[in-house]
Amino acid sequence: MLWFDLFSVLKPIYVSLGQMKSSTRKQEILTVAARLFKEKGYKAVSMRDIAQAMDIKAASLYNHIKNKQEILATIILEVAEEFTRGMSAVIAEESRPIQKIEKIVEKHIDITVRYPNGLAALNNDWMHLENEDLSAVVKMREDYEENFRSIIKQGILEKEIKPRHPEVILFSMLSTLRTMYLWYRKRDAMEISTLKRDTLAVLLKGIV
Amino acid sequence: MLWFDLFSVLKPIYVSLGQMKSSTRKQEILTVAARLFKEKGYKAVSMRDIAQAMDIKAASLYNHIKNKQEILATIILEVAEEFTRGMSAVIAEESRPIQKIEKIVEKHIDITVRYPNGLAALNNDWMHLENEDLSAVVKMREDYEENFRSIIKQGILEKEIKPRHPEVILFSMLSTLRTMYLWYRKRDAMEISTLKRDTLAVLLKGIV
DNA sequence: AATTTAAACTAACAAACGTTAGTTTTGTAA
DNA sequence: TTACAAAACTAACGTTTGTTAGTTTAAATT
Repeated sequence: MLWFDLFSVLKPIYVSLGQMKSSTRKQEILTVAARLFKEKGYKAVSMRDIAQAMDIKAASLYNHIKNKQEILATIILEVAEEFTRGMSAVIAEESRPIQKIEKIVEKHIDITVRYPNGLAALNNDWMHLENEDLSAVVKMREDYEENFRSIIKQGILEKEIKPRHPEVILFSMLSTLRTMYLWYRKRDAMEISTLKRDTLAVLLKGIV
Repeated sequence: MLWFDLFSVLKPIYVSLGQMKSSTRKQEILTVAARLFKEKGYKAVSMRDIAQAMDIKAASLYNHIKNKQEILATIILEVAEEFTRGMSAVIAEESRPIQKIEKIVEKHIDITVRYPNGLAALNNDWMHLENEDLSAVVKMREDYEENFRSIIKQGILEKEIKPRHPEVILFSMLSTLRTMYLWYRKRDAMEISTLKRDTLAVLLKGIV
């Protein structure tokens, strides 16, 4: 072995230690699993189901992932952190409450379009996370809601928003946004711009 | 055996065939199961979990119910049929679209308060129903949405409702109503009358 | 007091589950 | 061509699952 072979020797070690390892195959597993989780829920999807959907055997999955729990945690944390980042950006900017709400709605719709299946897992299967992952996601959710709630209260205080019960406003908006992945492309597929415009109009200005 | 003993002979047979049998204990099982299903979902709740919550053994449950599937079907069908009846009443009455929508919202909130756990099962575990129960619930859901959609379209046609995409209106209202069981009694408990008034105001007239 | 019914129990089953160990195949680089 | 790593395989494991069979206890009716 000569000195200039050093890279050749170290590369496989580096690769096997880092995240580059089988990144494409692992991503495939996450994508397929997220789709199945959306249809039947985490507990109703077996490792054999995931494997069958990829035309391999269940044991082969373990060449790429640690266990089933890691699949769920990876899928959910990606989306949850995206929400947290989005809210941080909104909080940071200097603008009126209504404008902040508009930003939140748009960000929500962007995430819905990008990660519809991950969003389903976050909504429906977060309680099957374990330990730090569970507490982290619960905390992110609580913080997100608390930030949203504060913006609404501020809006009411500044008389930009009608004086309705803040919880009703908060969860009527959140419910609509959180479950949008279920219907936004059913029936006649909508333009994303139409979806954003009409959703904002309905949520802010009502329908009558 | 004398002729006037006929009732004494037939009663236990009648009772064992009919629904009267162990109706209180069975109802207990349904109530406990619905609560557990709401927390973790149907597939994550075992018969042993249900039994433990009632301080008995899993096998004892089968003195009262046929199998796990029957528990889910009973819980879900009760709520689904309540929705179907409610929608039939709304369709039947002669009133303006907006008034019909108000009736639907109020009926939804009534059901939320009466069956919060059954509503969770209908929302999240309907896909674990089997055969006729599955197809019946799916059909009831489709019919319900189609009726609601028609009312909205009629409202737009008669210029009582703003010309937004009907799917956005339909599902922003349905999402809010369907997931209300998750939050309506969190934090400061609200009066039902307040909940109805503010929800109607937010959904119909918006917040700005 | 005797009998019957309701509702619990113990014990066990077959099937499905997540996961591990060890082996073979496949593709790529030397 | 050889060498090696990636990624599949077979086989099996210990658990947990829903469910059944048969038995015992407690309460109500005769």
